[in-house]
Amino acid sequence: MHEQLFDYINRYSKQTLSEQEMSIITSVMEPKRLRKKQYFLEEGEICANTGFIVKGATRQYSLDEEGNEHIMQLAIENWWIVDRNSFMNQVPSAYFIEAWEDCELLLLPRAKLDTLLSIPAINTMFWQMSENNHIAAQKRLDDTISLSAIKRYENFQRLYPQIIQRFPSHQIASYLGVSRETLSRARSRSVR
Amino acid sequence: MHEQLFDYINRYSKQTLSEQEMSIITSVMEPKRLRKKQYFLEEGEICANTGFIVKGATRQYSLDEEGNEHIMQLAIENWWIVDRNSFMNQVPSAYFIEAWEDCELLLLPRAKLDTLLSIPAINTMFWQMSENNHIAAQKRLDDTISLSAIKRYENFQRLYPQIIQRFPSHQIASYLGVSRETLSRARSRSVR
DNA sequence: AAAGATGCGTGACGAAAGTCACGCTCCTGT
DNA sequence: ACAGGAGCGTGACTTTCGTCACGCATCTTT
Repeated sequence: MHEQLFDYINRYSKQTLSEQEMSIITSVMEPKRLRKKQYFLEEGEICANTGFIVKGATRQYSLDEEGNEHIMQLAIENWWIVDRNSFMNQVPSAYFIEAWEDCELLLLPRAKLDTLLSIPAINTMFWQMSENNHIAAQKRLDDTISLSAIKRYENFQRLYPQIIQRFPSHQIASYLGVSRETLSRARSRSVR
Repeated sequence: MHEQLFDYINRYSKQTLSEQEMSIITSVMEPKRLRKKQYFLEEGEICANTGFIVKGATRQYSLDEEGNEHIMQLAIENWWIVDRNSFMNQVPSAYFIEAWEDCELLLLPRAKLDTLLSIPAINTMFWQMSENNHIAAQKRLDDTISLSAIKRYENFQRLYPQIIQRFPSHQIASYLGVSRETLSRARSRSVR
């Protein structure tokens, strides 16, 4: 079960983990199962863990005053799930993270973060991840400000074809910041 | 001139810089002046430096196919300016960064990054900065997806009152992702 | 097997925002 | 000092998108 994570780390950091490092990781990151619709994190809680998705799919969303969901992240295998703000700064989260399919996760508890970051490959990986997430968030923001609903959908389709297969289209619509009806019409007016 | 940066680092990292560390920083980060409308970075270039704004104001924007600007960042004193993607991964930038007022900057050249990151306080600061930027980008995205133009403006006003003073309102409009006319009307319909 | 929930398309309508056009004021550079 | 440009408000019109409503198919639960 941890092999998948080791592969991920090696790929990301371009370093190779020693036996000893692997055993530290194994001892620190505990497996956890979630059934569909169970919560990894709920609004108001402090995010105690960062999760690595070994299998399954999750969604992260906020809830506004009118009770509308706004999807921040749709995640599948080999993605990390966390509310960084809540996790790093130990403040209550504004987000829900919910299993959308049955999930197998590996949990990194906040208290063990420093232990893991002392491993160079992990340190590099975290740095890279943070960087990449930030860049992706910036790109998504740029798209959201600049492009029409249809263009945003086409971009999304190009970037994350696997995600489209696994989530219903009204979730994609929320991720893109449009109503499900608008997305539905955009898709039919588009080539398909 | 470098004192302002030292203060910033001490505040951010909650550590104190040694004399030796300060002299390293001074030797690595060269001052640079920009006149209003000069570019710190242009689309297509590889972003060679990260800049710390000692004095002045800058704006970062992308240009779409129709030639419309989309403002990604409005920055003033004690902010950092960089296209992270271009700087970290040494790829051509999609953004312009332009001085909006005459500026005094301190430049961190990409080649010196590792030198600086070996200083613990700087390392912590960079980590924190990246984290905070990411969190802010996520919040901005959430707002852009969730809120009406007026609400977004009110939020922005609450978060960055100094910025509103220093940039013309059509730049704010672009930052918020609305037309200047819509922002103008929103402001007059709002309490003031 | 039946009943409810969920997903998704589509029409009708209205609200929100973009676009185009005009005019006024205040800088700024020559 | 004067001309040109930038910033900003505002009206008229158009486009985009959200909302409400309905219908249908599939999935889930009992």
